[in-house]
Formats: sequence, structure tokens, C-alpha cells
Amino acid sequence: MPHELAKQYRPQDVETEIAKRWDSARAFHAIPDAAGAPYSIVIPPPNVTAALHMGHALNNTLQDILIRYHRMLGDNAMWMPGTDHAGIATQTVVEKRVLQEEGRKRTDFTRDQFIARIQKWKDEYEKRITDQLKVMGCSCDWERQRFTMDDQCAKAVREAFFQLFRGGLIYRGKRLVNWDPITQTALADDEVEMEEIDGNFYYMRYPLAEADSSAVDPPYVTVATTRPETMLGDTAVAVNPKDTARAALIGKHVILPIVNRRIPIIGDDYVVIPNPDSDDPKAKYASGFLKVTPAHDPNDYDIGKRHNLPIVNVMAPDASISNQHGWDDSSEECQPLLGLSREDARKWIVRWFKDHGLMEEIRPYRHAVGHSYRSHAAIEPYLSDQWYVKVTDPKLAGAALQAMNPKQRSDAPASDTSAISNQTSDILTFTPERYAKTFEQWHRNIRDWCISRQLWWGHRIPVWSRVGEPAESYRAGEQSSFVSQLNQWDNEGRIARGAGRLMTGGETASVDPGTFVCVHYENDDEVIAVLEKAGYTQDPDVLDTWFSSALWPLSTLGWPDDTAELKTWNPTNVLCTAREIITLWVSRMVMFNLYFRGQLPFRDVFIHAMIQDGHGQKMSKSLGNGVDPVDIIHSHGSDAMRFTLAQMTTHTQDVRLPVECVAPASGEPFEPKYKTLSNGYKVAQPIQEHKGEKMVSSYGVASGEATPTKDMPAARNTSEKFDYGRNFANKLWNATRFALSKLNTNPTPDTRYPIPALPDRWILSRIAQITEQTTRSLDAYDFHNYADDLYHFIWGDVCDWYIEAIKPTVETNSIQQRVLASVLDVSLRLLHPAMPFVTERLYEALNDIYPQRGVEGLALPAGELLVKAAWPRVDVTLRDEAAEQQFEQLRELVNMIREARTQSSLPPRQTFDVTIKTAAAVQEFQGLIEALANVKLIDVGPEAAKPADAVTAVRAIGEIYLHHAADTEAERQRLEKRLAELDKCIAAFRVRLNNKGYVDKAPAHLVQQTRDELARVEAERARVLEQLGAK
RNA sequence: GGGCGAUUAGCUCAGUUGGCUAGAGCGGCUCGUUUACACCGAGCAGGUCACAGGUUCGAGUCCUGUAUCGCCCA
Repeated sequence: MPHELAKQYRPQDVETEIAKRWDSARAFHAIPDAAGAPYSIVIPPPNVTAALHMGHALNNTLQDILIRYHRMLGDNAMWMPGTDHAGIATQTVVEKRVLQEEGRKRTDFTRDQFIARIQKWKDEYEKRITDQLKVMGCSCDWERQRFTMDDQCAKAVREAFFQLFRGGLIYRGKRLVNWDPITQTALADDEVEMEEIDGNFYYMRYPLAEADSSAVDPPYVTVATTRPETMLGDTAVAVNPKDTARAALIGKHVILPIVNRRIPIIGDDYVVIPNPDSDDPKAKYASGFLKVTPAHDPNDYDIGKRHNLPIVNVMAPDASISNQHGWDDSSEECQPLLGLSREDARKWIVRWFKDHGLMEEIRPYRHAVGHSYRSHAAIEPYLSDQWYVKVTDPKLAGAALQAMNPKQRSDAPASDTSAISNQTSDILTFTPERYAKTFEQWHRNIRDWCISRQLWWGHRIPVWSRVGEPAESYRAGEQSSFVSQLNQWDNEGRIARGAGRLMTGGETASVDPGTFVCVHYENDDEVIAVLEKAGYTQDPDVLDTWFSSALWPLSTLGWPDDTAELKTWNPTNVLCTAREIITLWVSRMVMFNLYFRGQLPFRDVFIHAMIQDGHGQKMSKSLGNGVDPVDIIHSHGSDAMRFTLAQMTTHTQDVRLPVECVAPASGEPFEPKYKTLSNGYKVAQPIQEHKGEKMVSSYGVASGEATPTKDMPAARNTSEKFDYGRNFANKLWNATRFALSKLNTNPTPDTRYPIPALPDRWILSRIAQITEQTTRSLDAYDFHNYADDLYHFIWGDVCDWYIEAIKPTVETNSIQQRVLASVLDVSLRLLHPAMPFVTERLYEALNDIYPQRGVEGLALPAGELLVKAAWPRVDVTLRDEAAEQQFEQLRELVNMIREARTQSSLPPRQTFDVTIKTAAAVQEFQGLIEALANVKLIDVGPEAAKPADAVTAVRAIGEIYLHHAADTEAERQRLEKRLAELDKCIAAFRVRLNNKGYVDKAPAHLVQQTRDELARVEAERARVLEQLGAK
């Protein structure tokens, strides 16, 4: 039964039903041993922290285009879906929520209780994300969906940790973390907000220590600092060796006031050389001497490592001054400081320096200080024990570098690339190429990876330890049965001991091999019981989220088991992601997949554009300028969103997407009113009003500045950008609707008849071209051109010209019907990866009415579902250059007539008599001209005579005359305008041809081409002049 | 501080290895509802390709510098 198609494409009528059909056909499910070359993609797992935004929509649209394309090519295509637990981000979001709604803090719960709360959040958002992807039409293999903390992934994480631990690639070390002294946890860098505050630069004098220093003038050095209280932990003063005025002091010492610590003056390039005239505030305010406090400043920590300086930590975890955490030379003078807050300590020390004549100057200084985005307390760089992966090892970073496509490496031999091109399966290639550099530089400058986090939500570190006295007894062999038990388990691969080395204060020290025990299997209760009985406890920390993400192409496919999935689809074919992910994630997947499996996780990396708002700002939750793809699907439909996104994304530019509000009751979109925040960002005002309707903007919701109510609901967002795709979907819909009304439902099945008419030969030739173009674009990840070419082919060639050209004949011409059906079929196939819903629906309608399609040179075997249909293959014989050329002539003549008609303000509906004077072989398409230009041809030919009262248009191809329509003034203006254009053109060609250099050096065919063009243009000019003369 | 990218029509963007009379969509203007589509059709207007040098017979495209904007890493 033919389905009635509505007059307009209404996505909401179609999308749900089509999604159900795909689902019940299990169209997205792939099995390892099925036919076809393996093709696979793993989704960059979205964080369960929040719902997806437009950036995800773009990311997943592109992946879906690739997967659907390869599925149609006949590959065994599998797209692995899943989500990421996103440790710190999710835990923080839930903590905030619980505090807001129940007034309870995390520490009011047990660890297990609180994890259960996070788990609930995860379940909710995992579902929401999955639903978002499904309404977008993402053809993921949903039966395989994974989560980075599910059992299968946990098993992979455990195995990976164990192997690295045993291989000596995991160690325990000290690190400065971002410490929040109020909540007493470490924070990730992106949880630290920079805030401008009004502070001071303090210029403090440290006396020189050397006996002869009284001879030096002055007998002290002046250090400049914004944080005087940290001076208690100073272990050096640094000078830039290039600083000629001060470098002489390198090697001498100073006595640290109050503490009376003798510390060296060292040379380090990091120190800024002062320059009072500089625009750079650092140089302007610098004193040339930098106090070095390795325990309390990240840069100083690095300097300390370079110079092997001691690390003196003068603070307790609550940031009060303390001599209990790594400060053992606190003098009598220091005693009053102990226990003071850092703020009070600063006051005390400033006063002390003033009182002792050592405070040279205090200058006001506005600068950025990191604050906890949770407690808003100033962040304290704080030294603590952490676990590391030794990614600097050649087995990790080195292997990743080796795997790069040699053509994309900076040390590539410039000339010889011939041997490389056919080894593509074993090398890592970036698109666009420039991102290879990011990857390479990261690995060349890589630092060991801190993998422990002081969190509850995540993979618990599988290491048991007993730091302190029990290690002694282990060494002494007191519990020999215990030790021999461990030895046995070690041999059996149930545990691994030691953690390489323990780094302290820039040095490394051996650790008793019994201190840290990694337990291989999560459910090995026997081992765990014995360890815990012996006083071991499991490390309370969890792993960095990226540790489990790094295993994603392995864990999702079943590793460490040697599954059929793993064998079939790892390496995957392409990873499709955003720029900042190259270092965070791509790098780690490459290192891990190579280390654990000896193969790349993927062969290609495609980096796509970023989506910004209409003001060029990155979309972010806090600015409320993100757009939920479901909002766009609501206003424009999924296909429209997908197609527009694909068309917008190019290899160079980020994309600006102006965001509009939708009034909830009327559904009308409008541009919101904005305001500018103190940090310079432009955001929508929290409450918006449109034609009397009041609503809360997404910024209002995100910032908490307004709360949606029944009378003032939250507004959806939209963007008129997506009109582009919506209109296109509608165009395709109506073109098909028209075609279906013209197709005879009982066509002759014969495919081998000749194709007589010019439009048919022309459009089939165009089919051959567009198929080749789109295929090439998709293979090159060139989504913009793929979409753009199809848009212009379908709208321009198929609708504006082909369908218009066949209107007079198609109803009675069964051959033409067959071509028309085939043209539509190919269009639907080519467009399906980008617009799956509407094409699937139209394919169904086409199947109902006209099931036998295809012509000679173009096989189009019809199946039930387009999602499983074959990508078109065209025979070279379909190309018909003669038809293309002729159709071009036709178009030119029709355009001339249309132009002359409009410009002379002639009624469009009136059918004019027309004479055409041209040498072109017009006879073949006279009828087409009449139909397309709405004219009646009176005379055609090279010698056709111009009637007396005709409007004339002139082009190189010939002249057209509209009878009984002379409008002398309009025509004269038109001819003069054309004359000016031609004169400009002729002048340019002549300049070029009069240039000896051009004629001598440019390729001969180009010179000839210029001569031909000039001749053409000059001939047209002569005709124009002739017509003007007649006026 | 290091790296990468951008600057082309009022707006958002194309412009493949230098070889156009520089393009598209939206917006604007003028016409038009003889049944595919007003989410439409026909036509028109609109650009010193950020700026300054350079290479070349020839530069939107390559090189150098300047300005502005953005991103990534520290």
C-alpha cells in the first residue's frame, strides 16, 4: 500500500516510527564473523556528569555518517557506544546537588552510601545520554553498550594496572597537587578557577651569609613575592644566569630571616630579569631574586627538582603553619607562628620584616589566584604522595611516537615517502594533518602521569600497603610463612610486589618490596584476607578517569579475554574527537593499546571543529550557552540538525552558532537579551520576555540566578542556522512526493532500453559525478564537501533542472520514469548517512510505488531498508560529456531569456514568442527551452532574424529576442552594464597577454586559454555594441 | 611562555597542488501562488579577500612582519 506523504516534511511524524523499524530489524547490530571487511569505531564515551550538547551532536553525527556509509559499502561495521564515569566531575556534581537539596555533606555518608547516590545519578544520565543519541539516529550497536565502571571494564582496568605494576611502570611519588584546605581534597586543574584579586608585591631582604659579605654592597638580596608567609619554606634564592647585574652572587648563600636557615643562591633561567620600563608586569615588578619554595609553588617545585633542593613543607592540611609535616628546623623565633592560619601568618611575617628593617617596599599588585570552585578558598599547592604511570618509559611514549605516520612526523625524511603509503594499517594518521604535531610534541615532552585521585567515585586502586613498621618485619623475615605465601602468590601471578621506587624530594629511594602489594583479581578473597590480617589496607584513592578511558578500545571489546570481537575490531578504524582530547585521551589509548596488545587502538584520528556560540565563546555549562540536541530536534528535526552540522564543519574553522530562545507557549524563536559578566563573557539574561511571555534562559538555570516555575518556565534553545537542513529535508521530501505522483506503479521491468532524452542522459552523467565526489569526500573525512555537493546536486540539478525539464514528458514516458526513480534512489542512498530518517521513509515510499529501479551502468538492488542498502556503484559508461555540454547550453539560453524577461519587467506568466540566433545545436532541446523559460520558439538558428520590436539579450552563445516586448530604456541599461563588464574583462586579459613574462613562462595551454577567452569576450562585446547601436 | 589556527559580501562560512570575470546559505531588494515544495520559484544588489612588505609572468592562495580574535599545552 502506498503511503500518503504529507505536503510538508514533519520529522516528528517520521523519526519515531523509522527508529522502531531499525530497532526491530536489529539493523545496527554487528557480529564478529559476519561478511565484509571489519570496520569499527568506539564512541568517545560522554561523561555521565551532564547531558549532551551541540559539540557531542557534531561529534556523534560525524561518527554515524562514517558508520552508516561503511555499513552501506558492505563492511562489517560496528559502532561501540558507552559512557564515562568522569570521576571528579560527577562526584562534585552529586556532592553539590546533595548539599543543595538535603543540606548534607559527602562526609555525612559512608563511602558506600555516597557511591550509591552517585550511581543513581549515573543511571539517570546514562539513560538520558543514550536517549539523546537514539533520537539523533546514531546507529550504535546498542546491544554492546558499555560503561567505564561496569564489570567488563573494571576487569580490564584491574588487569592493566596489574600488568603495569608488575612491569615496573607504576610507582609511588610525591607531587604538588591543587589542595583545597577547606574541603581538604585535591582538585583537578579544571576545578580551579582563576580570580583576580587585589594583593601586594612584598620586597623582602635576605642577608648574605658569607663572612666577607659586609664588603658587598648591599649586604643582602631583595626577593619579591606575593605570598610572604611561604618564606618559611624557602630553600634557595634564584637568579637568572643571564642577569649580568646579579649573576655574580650565584654560589653564595643567604640566611633566611626568622628561620635562620642558610640557603644557597642558585642560577636558573626561569627567573625574570627586572625591567621597570617593561609592559610585562612580571618584569616590571621583579627584583631579580626569586625566593624558591618547592613545597608551596609548582614552578619552585620544578626549580627544586632541577637543583636538588630540599623540600620544606610548612603547612598542615588545613593550611595552618605547622612543623609537623616536613619542617624540622623551625627555630625559636618561629614558635609564635605555629598554628596560625596562612592569612594571620602573613600579617605576622610582614610585621616582623618591617620591625627588623628588612621590608624594603610593598607595592599594590592585582593578580590572578586559583580558587576552589567548590569552597572558593584560595588553592594551596600541596605536596602529597601519589601513584604514577611511568609513561616516559620508551615502552609507552616511545612506542606511541614510533607508531606515527612517518609522513606526519617532524623528523620525516622530506623526500622519501614512497615506501610509506601502503602500510596504512599499521600507522597512526591524523586528519587534519596539523594535529599530528600536537601529538608528537606531547610525547616528546611527556611527564609521568599521576593516576591517583582522592575521590570516592572511580576504580579503587588495587594496591594494599602497610607503610611504616610492618615493612621491617617483612624484611626481617619474622613472618616467614607470610612472606613465603606472598612469594608463592607472586609466582602464580595473583599478586605483584614493590612499586619500583619511591620518589621523595627530587630523589629516588628504594622501597621495601613488601610495602606495596597489588592484588591481581578483584574477587581473590583469600589473598585479600591474608593481607588485611597482616595489617595491610587497600589504598583509599581511585584511579584517574583517563586510566579507564585509555583502555576503552580494549575493554569494550572484551580484553583481557581474547574475544572474537577483539580480534575482529581492534584496531578500530578511526577515532573521531575534539582537539583538547589529543593529549588527554588519544595519547593514552595509543600507549596502552600498543603496550597491552602490540597494536594501535585505531588507524586514523579525525579531529573536528569546535562549536562556539554566536559571540565566539566556547559553549559551556556555566555560561548556559550550550544547546541540547533534543531542543534542535524539537524545532527542526534530527536530519536537519545532522545535515547542517555536517555541512558547517570544515577542517580549519571553528563554527559559530548563534543561540536563540524559544518562547515556551507560542513556540516562537527570538534573540535573547544579553548581559556581560565581570569576566567579560556575554550571556543571556536570566529572565527573558517575548511578546508578554516570561521565561528563564538556560543561563538563568545554569547559574541559579533564576528558577523556572509554572508561570515562568525554562526556555528551550534553537538556532535559525538549522533552517538550512530543515528546508533541504523538505525539498527532498517534496521532490520525491512529486516523483511518486508521476511514476507508473506497474513499470516494465526491462532495464536495457536506450535512454533517449537529453535531461536523462545529463542527470545520469551527473549521478556518476556526484557518486564519485561524495565517496571521495567521505573517505577523506571531508564532511563539508560531502554535504555541500549533495545539497547542490539535489536542489540545483535534480529539482531546479531535471524535474522541471521532464515535467512535460514524464507522465507518458516510461523510460524517463525509470530514470527519475533511479535518480531519486541514488540521491536517497548518498544522503542517507547524513539524513537517515527522511531518506529511510522516502525509500520505503519509493519501494511501495516503484520497486524496480536502476538503469544500465547503475545497479540499484532494492532491499527493504535503506540502512542496509548498498552504496551506489556507477559504471564509467554513465558519464556523458556531450550531454553535459549540451545541457549547459540549454541552461545558458534559458537563463538569458529569464533574465531579459525579469529585467524588462515582463509578466512572468505570459508566454512570449522568442527567436534565438545561435550556432549551437538547439534543435534537440527546443521543447525544453519552451517549457523551462515559458516561451514559444518562433525561429531558431544561426541566421535567425531579429524581429522589429524585440527585447534582446546577448551572450557568447548567441542572441535571444523576445517578440513584441521592446523596452528600449531597460534594455539599453542592461546592455551598457554588460558592456562595462566585458570591457573590464577584456582589459584584464590584454594586460596579461601583453605581458611578455606571461606569454613566455606560463604553461602554453593557459596562454591559449586566455587567448580563447579574450576572443570569446571580444566577440560578445561586438554583438553588444551592435545591439546598442540599434537603440 | 610554547604550539596551532583564523581574519573573504550585512551575518555564518567555502575557495583542494599559486592560473576566474572570487562562490554558497541566510539576510536585503524586485517580481511571482497555472497543484512537488512559500520550509517555494524567477531575477537583482552586495567584496581594495585584516594591514604592510616580499617571491613570481601571475598571489585570496606561498614567504616575512604588524594588528585583532580564538583554541590547545604549560
